[in-house]
Amino acid sequence: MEYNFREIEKKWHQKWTDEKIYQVKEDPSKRKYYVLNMFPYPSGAGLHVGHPLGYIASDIYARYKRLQGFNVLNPMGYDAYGLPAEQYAIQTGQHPAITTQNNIQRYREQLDKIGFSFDWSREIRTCDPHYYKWTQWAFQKMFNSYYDNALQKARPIEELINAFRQNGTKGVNAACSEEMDFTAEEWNRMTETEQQKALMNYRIAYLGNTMVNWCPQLGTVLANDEVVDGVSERGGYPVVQKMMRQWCLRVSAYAQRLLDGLDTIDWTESLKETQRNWIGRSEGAEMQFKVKGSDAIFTIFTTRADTIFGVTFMVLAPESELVPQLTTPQQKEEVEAYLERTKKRTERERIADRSVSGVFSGSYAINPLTNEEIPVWISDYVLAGYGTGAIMAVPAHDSRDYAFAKHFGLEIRPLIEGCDVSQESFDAKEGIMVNSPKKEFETEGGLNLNGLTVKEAIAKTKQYIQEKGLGKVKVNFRLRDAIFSRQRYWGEPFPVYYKDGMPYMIDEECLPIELPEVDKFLPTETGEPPLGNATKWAWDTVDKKIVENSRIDHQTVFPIELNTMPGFAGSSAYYLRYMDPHNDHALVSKEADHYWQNVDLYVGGTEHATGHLIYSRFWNKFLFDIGASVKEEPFQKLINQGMIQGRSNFVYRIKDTNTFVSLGLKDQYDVTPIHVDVNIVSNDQLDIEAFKNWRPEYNHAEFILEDGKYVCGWAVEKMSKSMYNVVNPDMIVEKYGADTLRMYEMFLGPIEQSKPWDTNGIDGVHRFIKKLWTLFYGRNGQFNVTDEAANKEELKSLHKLIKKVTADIEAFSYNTSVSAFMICVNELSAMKCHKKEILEKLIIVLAPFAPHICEELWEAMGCKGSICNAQWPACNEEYLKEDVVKYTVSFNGKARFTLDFPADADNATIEQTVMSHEDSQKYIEGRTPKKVIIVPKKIVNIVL
RNA sequence: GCUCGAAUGGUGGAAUCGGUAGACACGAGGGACUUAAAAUCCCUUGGCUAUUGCAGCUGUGCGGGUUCAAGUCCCGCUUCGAGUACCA
Repeated sequence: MEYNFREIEKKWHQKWTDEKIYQVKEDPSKRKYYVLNMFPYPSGAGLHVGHPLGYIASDIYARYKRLQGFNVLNPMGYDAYGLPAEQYAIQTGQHPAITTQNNIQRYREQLDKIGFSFDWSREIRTCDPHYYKWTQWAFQKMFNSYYDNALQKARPIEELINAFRQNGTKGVNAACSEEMDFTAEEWNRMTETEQQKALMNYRIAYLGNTMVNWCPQLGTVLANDEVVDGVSERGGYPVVQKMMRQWCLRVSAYAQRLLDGLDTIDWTESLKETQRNWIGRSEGAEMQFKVKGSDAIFTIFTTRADTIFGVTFMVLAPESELVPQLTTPQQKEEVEAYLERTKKRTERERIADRSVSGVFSGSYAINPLTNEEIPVWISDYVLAGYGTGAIMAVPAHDSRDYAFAKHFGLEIRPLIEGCDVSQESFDAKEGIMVNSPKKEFETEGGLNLNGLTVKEAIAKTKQYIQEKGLGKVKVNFRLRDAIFSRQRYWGEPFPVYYKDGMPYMIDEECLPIELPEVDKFLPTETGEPPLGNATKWAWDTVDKKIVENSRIDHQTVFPIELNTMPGFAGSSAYYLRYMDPHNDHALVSKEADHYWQNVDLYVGGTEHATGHLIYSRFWNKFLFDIGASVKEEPFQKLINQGMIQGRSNFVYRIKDTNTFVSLGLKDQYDVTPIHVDVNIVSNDQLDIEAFKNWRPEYNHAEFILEDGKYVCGWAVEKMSKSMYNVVNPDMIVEKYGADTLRMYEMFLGPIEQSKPWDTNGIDGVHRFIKKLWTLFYGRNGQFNVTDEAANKEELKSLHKLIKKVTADIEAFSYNTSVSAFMICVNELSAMKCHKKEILEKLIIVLAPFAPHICEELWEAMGCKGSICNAQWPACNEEYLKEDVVKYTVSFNGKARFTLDFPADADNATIEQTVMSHEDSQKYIEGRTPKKVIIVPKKIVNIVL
């Protein structure tokens, strides 16, 4: 029988489906293992050859774990809400649901060809109401919770209401947007709306006025991680800052736990570092400065409390609430002009133009330690969103303050012994303090830092200001709350209605609130989000449900929230849903959650480091707090697969002709490189006939060849249609089969590494597969597997393989295991080994990599059941033992010759034998060795 | 600017705790089989010198160091990649 991969793969896909081989159930008698891939957004372009890389890697691991007897959950689904489908809808009127459905079908067909062990009965789609019911549910839970800083966890908002009722804000330590202060009486006297407003300050999902990244072209706000270089990640449109009332998630409350949790999970150090930077914990001090002739208090945050004596000016962010208060009448005109100018600038312009700008407010702050009067400036180099939106400027020791001081001619006062600030500031946190304070400011019992190191000075200052009530030690985080509203159609609707301008949750029993139909997908004429087009929505769907629940006045019509949720909403807890995807009563049942716990192995790209991977950790921690998830961290181990880049090919056209010259000769002509479809190039050799047919204008092209071939040039670029370098997995499967594709993708290099797709070399892997087939069927196609007992050499070859592959899979070093298979098959071929005892185990360990051919051969050998249910063989070390061991003999570290010794030879014998060996005498030349080092089973080094 | 990572033949890449480089594969060259081609199989393949002889020298981005022994550890550079960027 010939190796016919098309038939074999088709046959097994059918069998696997018919026999539901990959469906899993909770089974307490077996240990669980949960493997997960980041689910794809089904784009219109379909899968390219880079997408399956991570899926193949995780599939190998899932199959391996299964062979080891684990109950493996390996699900797949679709992140189905997203911008491209909506943009497409706006352009063509095609409903995003239809586009998405079509794309999903295409993805599914492509995925099915590769032979994954996904349990498709657990498939989820984020746009499915049965799924997003639980996204809405989680949002409501967040709305009805606050974060208790003392307990370090989310608690029901009722507890906070009780506390307010009894004691007001006294004793409350909760994460909030701004500090509030009221008594129990004041609380109880508030109207409902006032109370709701106060609570909004504490809710984990809250409505807040925030500076948002507004993208006018897309008509929506964007999260920080959706803005790249000041333009939108999707589409590349300009982004401006705008104050808007938006739903937000109080992610910042979880900053410390998100940071601490990193130490408990098995992710790469670089990814953890990225998250640590994004969370941006910084310890410092918050200090209050009085303002001359005003009762305003100027609060700043600094990590350099030690430089308090070097403050020569203060700076406010232009958006700061203190700006109007501190602007004197004389400066008013100038300040307003400045504010107007900064407001107009887009994020991009701010990034591009780093020139110093600012304006004097006219006010003076008072240094609490020296009573010096310090001018207060306003400048956009201070950000409103970080710390207090105000800083004390120490130009001698901060480069940004330095640039500002130089530009406006402000004093620069060095505080560290021996530092030179004539050209640049001295930012390093090292050295001995001087001028702290200057002689004229020294007071009896006052703070004196002179002679201390920077570190000592920071500690001492913090202690001092705390004691004197001038400020407090504070930890700040860079991590901001997540903005959760999008002015879009194709997303989860909020289960929210409004009464007296305040939001209320639609009753949980009414969920899901389904996405209504609209006749157009653009914002309404009055500037409302696209859902504003769905007037029926408010009346029919939602209002009826509210009315039916009759908690509120039947006559009233309530406005409904018209925003939708952002992309990360649906992807933040999907791993929990896979555990129990059809449950209508809970996100996940207690039993399923308890059994599957969390994801043991998560595979996906690094591009989600500061988006999805932060949001879902936050989301899961919240669910953990409310008892909906048993594990605090969702993804125990994370592997980042590298990006597959495109490898473009070029042909070289001689200018103004229709003649193309081969790579090696192109320098003799004046040529234009032209991208050529990589699918008509093989090993950089152009298929000339295919090229002529590629496009009409090349029908009569002429070629200048070298050695009768046309050789193309190449370059590594992003894989994209416009560069004609997209390679589809279907094409590879069609030509070589899925098993070859799977193994070749793994053979390309380490899984974490980014690399260009290069089809050169796939023949080597295909040859291996055919060689394997030949072991079973011989050259003549006759099935030829015997029951003979294996000899020592054959067992050694097999067990070497088992050992290597087991270790490699555990270490995700798949490329080296592919090599190990090639070596083993070569060895067995050379030994003409056709013994069942050997081949049976060989295909079990190969099955995770090349499941189709292994199933086929398994069946051909008459083995029972699917190979997926076989047992992973153990390596028997006995077979690996060597009788003789080769030692390299070296002199002064230089290897000279090798000697064989029995495996159990002792060091004394070895030394003696080596020393008396005649070759050794040549190198020793009568000298007495100083030292002899024997490394077991490897080296004898003689130091002369 | 800051943080992290990387650098090994013509190419992709191996090399566990420091143990005496280049596994495996591609490509290239030579040979066998064949009327021929494809397919398959065998040999050579880091560089230099020698190949009538065993062999010798050199070699993991650059410069130092530690060690009996360094691709691997330490110090100082160079280049490339990724992330982040007025975060006080």
